[in-house]
Amino acid sequence: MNMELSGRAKPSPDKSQRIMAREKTEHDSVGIGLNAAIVAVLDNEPVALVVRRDADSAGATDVLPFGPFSPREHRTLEGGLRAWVRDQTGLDLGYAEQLYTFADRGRLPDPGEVAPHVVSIGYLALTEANKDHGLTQGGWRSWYHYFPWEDWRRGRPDIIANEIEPRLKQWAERPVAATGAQQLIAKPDRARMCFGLDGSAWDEEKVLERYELLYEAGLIEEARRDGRSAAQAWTDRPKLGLAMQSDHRRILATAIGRTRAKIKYRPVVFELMPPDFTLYELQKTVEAILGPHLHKQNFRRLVEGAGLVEPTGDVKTRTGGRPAKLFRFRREVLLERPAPGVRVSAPPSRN
Amino acid sequence: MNMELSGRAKPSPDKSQRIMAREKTEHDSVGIGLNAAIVAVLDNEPVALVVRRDADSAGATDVLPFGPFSPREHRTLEGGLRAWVRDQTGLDLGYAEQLYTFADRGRLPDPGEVAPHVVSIGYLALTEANKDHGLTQGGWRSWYHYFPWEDWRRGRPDIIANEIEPRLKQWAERPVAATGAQQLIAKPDRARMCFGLDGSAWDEEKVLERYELLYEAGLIEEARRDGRSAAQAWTDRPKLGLAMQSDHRRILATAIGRTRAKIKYRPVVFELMPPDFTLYELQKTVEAILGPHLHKQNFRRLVEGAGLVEPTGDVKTRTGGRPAKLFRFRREVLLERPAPGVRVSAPPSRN
DNA sequence: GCCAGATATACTCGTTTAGAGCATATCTGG
DNA sequence: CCAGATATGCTCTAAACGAGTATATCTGGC
Repeated sequence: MNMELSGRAKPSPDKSQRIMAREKTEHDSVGIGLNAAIVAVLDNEPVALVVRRDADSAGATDVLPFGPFSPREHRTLEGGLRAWVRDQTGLDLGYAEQLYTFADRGRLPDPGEVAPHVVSIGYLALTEANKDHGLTQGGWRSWYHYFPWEDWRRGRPDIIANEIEPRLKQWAERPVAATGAQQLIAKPDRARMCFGLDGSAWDEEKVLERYELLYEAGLIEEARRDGRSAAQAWTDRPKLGLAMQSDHRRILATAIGRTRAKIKYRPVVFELMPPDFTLYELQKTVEAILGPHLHKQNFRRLVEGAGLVEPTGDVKTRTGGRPAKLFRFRREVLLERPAPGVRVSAPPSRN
Repeated sequence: MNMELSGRAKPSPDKSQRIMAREKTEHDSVGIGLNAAIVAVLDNEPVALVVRRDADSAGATDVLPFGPFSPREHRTLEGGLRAWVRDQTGLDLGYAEQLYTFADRGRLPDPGEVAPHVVSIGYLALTEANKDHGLTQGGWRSWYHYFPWEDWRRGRPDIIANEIEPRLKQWAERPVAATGAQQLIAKPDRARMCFGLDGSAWDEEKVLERYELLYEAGLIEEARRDGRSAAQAWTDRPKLGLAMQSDHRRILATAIGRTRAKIKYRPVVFELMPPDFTLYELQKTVEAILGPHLHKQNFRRLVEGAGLVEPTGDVKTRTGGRPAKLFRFRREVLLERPAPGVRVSAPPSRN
């Protein structure tokens, strides 16, 4: 083995000491905010828990539940998250995973002032929607209110062709500012890939990429709020989805993208389901998350074949037809194969 | 659509105000540390850039490059990372992605004192190894020095059967502390799944899970350092891999797991390659990351068939046989299919 | 009570993809 | 010039996948 190629493999102690010293002394202090994108499926609608505020009252926008992380109070980030989600909303989180840490700010609140910086750590939580009896604050709201272009359940949403495509094309044609900023992918290509323009395929996982492209192009509320110059040009056109406070919509975009990706390779759908369910209900839940329609018979074969579920023995009548067998999640799969998920394939592109 | 199921969908303004207020006022201030797991492949050995410190000098351990994040100086996290990596090591990072944010501490440095808390944001960077001419500090070191049990290139590493398995079995048999801590998966099952014991399959992506299991079981240096009681029992046995400072080894574990997962569904191998390469060199690089050996002819078919590479027209002689065609990465694939990667399948289990 | 309509479930068929092996081409070194 | 080594091309087989057809069992209207 060849580990010593770099002649400087062993630095002088004082140099490494210097790094250590820097860590101890030169940290800027910042606040840590925990943000939870709590996702559920309610009547075949994918929803997130938000604290709603009327969009028409001046400047008011919805927020994701969030709170500060206090290292004194909580030993772990996730522990802190669970604690204040329970405090504030009355909800006991089940499945939760860290999404991303955001620290990039569009601009500071007041140009002169050095505001106390806040770093947001975004979390994704999946829960069953009808556990919301104890909700003390906030409510479930369809995530497609914030991302109407993500809703492909009834085919390609009109907002893409009518609003997004023309504005993006215009943005793409504008020359890049000569700030020397490298762009790895040309603007027209990015627009095409993100939104499936010009026959390009739609990738339902690119939720964050799409949001950030719209932000960069100045097409959404948050960009205007952050003072991006491009944002002023479209004030006469309909808004593209509901804005949220701060970077919450970006966190929700990350959550949607992660959920859509993860549902395919880990059995996380079941976090959204009641204990017993029919295969069709399961399919509808998957479709609510991913968008397009799946082939019913193959979905069945896939789910049963992978050993993800087992029949409870009961059936659900009142389905309007032959009674459907009830199934439950086979928790044992977690102990078997490394990574089973609802591996659904891309449906025929319906561009 | 059915968005108003929760009667409390619109909370009273004062309540949401209160959340907002909390954010502004009650943040504990903490320091943000950026940690970079900079990964390369050098002579078929997967390596990370570490600042080496002799393991035998008392308490000294290797560290990943890291530095503070200063919101005043840098607009973005990644920008800050790139800046001080260049400053400290002389390396210009290419591909970089955020890994995970760690804030969980084993224990505070001094029991009484409330130490200034530091949150570590881990990053993964992939780079070509022979760009290290300008390295001013640190050196490349095989990641298998820190994780010998991850090295399956010559079959199942002996350390699993000889050291890990017996210690884990003993740990698994110990009754769980009656602290009411729920355990979702029983200890013996976790050990079996993580390390592929008793005929269970080895999942090369579970690097972090394995590390955390060893930590929890008290089998590694860091656990002892953090004062976990279980760690005392094995002081007479060989250490399991080289320890690193603070939670750096955990970050490296995350980096390895992420690299192994991502290489399969995104074309990130090419970040590790020189501009021109033969298919066999490409395969060897993939194998260095993933471990086991791939089927040569099928690997070729896969890579060429996916349109990931194109021939440069040149050949490389001196291969000891028929000259190999040189290829380069087709950057255009990034504009085509959503997500091409080196989709390699699990080789026949060699347990 | 029986039939139309609706839904659930079972089975089949052809295509694609993946794993594995064989065959051939072209170099190096003795 | 041949043995050995490596690169490259092709074939075979089995499993996985997408899509369609057939059958079972309910509800509701007459």
